[in-house]
Amino acid sequence: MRQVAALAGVGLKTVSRVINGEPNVSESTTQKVNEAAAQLNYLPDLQAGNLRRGDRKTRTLGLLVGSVANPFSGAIHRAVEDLAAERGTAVFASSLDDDPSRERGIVDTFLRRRVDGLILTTAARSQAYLLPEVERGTPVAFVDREPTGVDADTVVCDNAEGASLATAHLLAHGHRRIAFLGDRTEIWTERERRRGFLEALGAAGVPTSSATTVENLYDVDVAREAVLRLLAGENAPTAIFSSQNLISIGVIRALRDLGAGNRVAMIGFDDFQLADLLEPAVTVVAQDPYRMGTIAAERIFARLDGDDSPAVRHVVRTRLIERGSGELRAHG
Amino acid sequence: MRQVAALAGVGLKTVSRVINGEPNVSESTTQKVNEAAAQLNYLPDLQAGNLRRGDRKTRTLGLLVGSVANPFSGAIHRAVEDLAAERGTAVFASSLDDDPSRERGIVDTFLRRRVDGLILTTAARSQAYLLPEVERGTPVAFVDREPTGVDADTVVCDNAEGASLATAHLLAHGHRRIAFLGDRTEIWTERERRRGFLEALGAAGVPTSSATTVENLYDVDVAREAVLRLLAGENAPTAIFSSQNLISIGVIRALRDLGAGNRVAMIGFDDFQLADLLEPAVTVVAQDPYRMGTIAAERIFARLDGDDSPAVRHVVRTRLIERGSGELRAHG
DNA sequence: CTGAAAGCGCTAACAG
DNA sequence: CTGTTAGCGCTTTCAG
Repeated sequence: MRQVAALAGVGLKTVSRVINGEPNVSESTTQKVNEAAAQLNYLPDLQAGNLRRGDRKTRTLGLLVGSVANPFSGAIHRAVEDLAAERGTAVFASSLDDDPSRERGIVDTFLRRRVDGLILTTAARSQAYLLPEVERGTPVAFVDREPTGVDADTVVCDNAEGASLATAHLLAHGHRRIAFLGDRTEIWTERERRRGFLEALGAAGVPTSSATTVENLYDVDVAREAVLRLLAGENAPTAIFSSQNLISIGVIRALRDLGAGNRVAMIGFDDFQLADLLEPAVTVVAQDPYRMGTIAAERIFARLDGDDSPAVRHVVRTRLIERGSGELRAHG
Repeated sequence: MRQVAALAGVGLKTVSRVINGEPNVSESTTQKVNEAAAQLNYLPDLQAGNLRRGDRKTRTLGLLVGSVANPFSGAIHRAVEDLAAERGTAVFASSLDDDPSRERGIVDTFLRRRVDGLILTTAARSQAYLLPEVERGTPVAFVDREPTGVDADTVVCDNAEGASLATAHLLAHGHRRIAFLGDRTEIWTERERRRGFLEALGAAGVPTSSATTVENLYDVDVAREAVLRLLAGENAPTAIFSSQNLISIGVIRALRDLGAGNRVAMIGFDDFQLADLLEPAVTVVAQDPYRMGTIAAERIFARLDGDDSPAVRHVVRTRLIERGSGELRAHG
């Protein structure tokens, strides 16, 4: 900046004014400064400026998702980025990997860089560690999972309702022995979906004893093996409800291995690419992660713009997409 | 920081020393400072520190990928993040959307925040705008696509070779009328893959006139319609080579629409989830995006650690995965 | 082992 | 319309 000022033959502050588009600079001076800046390839140091600037905004957001390699997270990320880009805000993105012990460290990484806001998918038992930061006025929005120990804007889908609906759908097709295949039990969405599953059974008067729930299926292979075991046992289920994407794929692989795809019904929570082209096509409870990301980002920017109304809990509705696998009737 | 110093009853510099783990601080003082910091929930401002620090490192990287919503990009991102996390480095991630006009602006967004390094997938005709920054010593690595107008570390896959191999594979199964379905022609990988396709035909002595190339298929639907048109025409191809993921899916949908999946052979560039469970299973030229991201990040960190050897061009080999769709023999 | 003074690149407040 | 001075939160340098 000093070099620019020297080259243009003006004072430091004048350069600052031109760069920030402040008024009260003559046309010719502006010209000179811009030329000098271009010649020196000058790019202002945003952080240094924000050190002294009144609003103290870094125009930076911290985003924590399940894994940036996962399409569900990718859609959330993309939504946040799209809104952020409009406001000249850059996004730090990190992966949680459902590891509670990583959460705090990643958030600190963001905070040390003085992000303007935080959009978080969490796994730790409590998010109370955020209280001081929230107190300080940093907006925080939780996405996909509800927080514990801190009150802030939250965007989730109707996990229990979606799971109930799917379960009721299977019941309506004559199934009574239905298996629930769940993710790690520490994950809030898993517990919600399991709750919805059990509630639907209860509402239909189906004894819980006829339902099998297998949990902590943390990847495709573990899920696949669980299904193989389940279907080889006594009283094998005639339908499967899978609580998540990767588990659904494990289920599909297992059914394919057994040639049971057209005999055992299945519905998966979360839509995925090509689900409609499989044989049978896969019935799913579809979420809308892009929308969830959009709402979360909107909340953050609204807070940054001064909205100080009480924390909002936003529920995005899921949608049952019937494609075939969930409409197979119970047999035997 | 001042508050911490006051609360602990020590000088500013002592706090600084404790926080940075510098030597020459007594045990008891360290204790006091840490307590005060914890009590005040103090987190040092990384950017402010880096303003004066000798190495001037922000421990921040800028990553530009095709789209953070795309699994290919997600894998690159994840690889970069994994390496960056080990070094306490945060990653800004942005989506290019193959829009040359966005490229420069996003890079400036990164540069204004003084990132330590840049990992870029580019679309603009030239990356010469980066020369001053490279001159200044900021390490830049290009991933997936080669740059123009600037010399820097580059990680690409063997696009032409992979495409040649796939084409030769189709030729070996008796196909002569093969269609190439390509992405936007501004994209370097598209041109390379097309080149590989044509070279394989040439090497086999197949007249180029018997090959159809359709380009600028920028999404699933456009690709699907192109295939429908192609197969309805005279001299319809008996095999299809698709240059990219989304196009492959468009092809599959079109073949499904026509019930031609087991008659028209196809190979796609890029592997994708569930390709092996479709009917027929899809033969692909698989890339390894996670590995590409890893290598790019390694280059950046090596440069940051002082490696000033000439720019390296790293080629990651692709792999033909035979699953069925590419092994259908030519008919009629 | 500890602290005071100077300065990183920039902007706020005020003076010309 | 323009320049000067102070100071953001921190680290460096150098003197206790």
